[in-house]
Amino acid sequence: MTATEPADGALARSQAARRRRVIDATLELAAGGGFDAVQMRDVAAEAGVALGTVYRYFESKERLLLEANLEQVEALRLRLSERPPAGESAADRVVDVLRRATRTQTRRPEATAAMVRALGSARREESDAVARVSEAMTAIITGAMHEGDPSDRDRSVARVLSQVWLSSLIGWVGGVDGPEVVGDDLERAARMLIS
Amino acid sequence: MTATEPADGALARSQAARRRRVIDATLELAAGGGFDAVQMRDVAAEAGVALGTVYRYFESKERLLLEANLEQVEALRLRLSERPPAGESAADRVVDVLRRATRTQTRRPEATAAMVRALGSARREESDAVARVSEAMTAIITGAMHEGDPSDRDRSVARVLSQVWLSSLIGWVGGVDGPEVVGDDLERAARMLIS
DNA sequence: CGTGGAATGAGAACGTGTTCTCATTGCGGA
DNA sequence: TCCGCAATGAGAACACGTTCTCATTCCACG
Repeated sequence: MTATEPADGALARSQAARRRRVIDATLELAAGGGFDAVQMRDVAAEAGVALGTVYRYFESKERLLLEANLEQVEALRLRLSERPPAGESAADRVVDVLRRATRTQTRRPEATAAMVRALGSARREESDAVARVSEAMTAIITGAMHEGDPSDRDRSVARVLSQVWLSSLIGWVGGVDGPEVVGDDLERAARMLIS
Repeated sequence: MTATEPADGALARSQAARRRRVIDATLELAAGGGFDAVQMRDVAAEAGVALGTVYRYFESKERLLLEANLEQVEALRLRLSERPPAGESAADRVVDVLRRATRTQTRRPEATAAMVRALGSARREESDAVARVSEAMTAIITGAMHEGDPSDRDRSVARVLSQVWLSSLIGWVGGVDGPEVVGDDLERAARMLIS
């Protein structure tokens, strides 16, 4: 009956490769000119794929950018877990992590702007992707506080900080604040919340 | 030479009326079906105005929604200043204000969703409008803390709370969290920050 | 009044996200 | 080897935000 079950073989491999090319094309276009430069026809062409195929892999432009963003955040989390944050107190470590993260993001302003805008304008269909991104950001913060499981209070603090993070990024990519404001906002908030 | 100087007369009056009709149409459509239901052609038709006219008054759909939102937030600020918040401590007053505000917003979910989405996806051209909205939100919070001028610390706390507010609203309209989470997030943050 | 220039109305036109159609390809099972 | 189905490619088609064009209306001023 069913003719082609993935079987985790060649097909699955070539599909993973396609998906990768699409995300890479997205990041490249985003790095060039932000959200508006990520045009679905261009993504498809750059990835060497048909437009319809992009839409079979990612149901919308927002989701495409959100999945790209999730990869970046996960990569950041990995890097941070390998090279643990510096600092004596929990507050110092959290500030260190958040500043490093912010620096990474402000280094590629256009790409970050594209992904943040996708976060800010997501519809309900993308709620799972948004949730994954924000959980990853929260996990980065709790991981910086101390080893072992975070307490409820830790989790609350981390959630607030990740919310400040998002709002601050939105303010930056929206041209309301300069890039340094993001790090400063986060540091002030962290020091007020962690003592 | 110049044939038509506004002269603050009839012309200015009819223009103000047009602007009002456009914003009212926007709010009505937004209340019906959120961001996607605010279609510029429909706004124009509902306001009894040509499409080009809408665009002479508001340079984009986002700005239109942002200006509508600004009105709402200013109205809220006015109401709050007339009926001051209840509570002994600053924290209680802030929580009271934020919960009242949240209740107002969650009562008209679609309209709020439309305006929040405009906030989250604003481009640089709309940065002034975004800034005005966020300043108004911050002012509402500092106003709830106590009478007189807020201290630097007050302002920092209020900024963080307004950022939590925005992120939380985004999470709600994006379907990540339920409406009650907004008020809870704000209360937890306020109690951690104000003691 | 009559006139000139700005504002408006009406609607076509364009760009880009999204959907749809249909032919082609690639792979597993008979 | 051949068949059938899912995936893909290619591109048309559609929806809506935005821009543009041109005729019409409205008002201050002569």
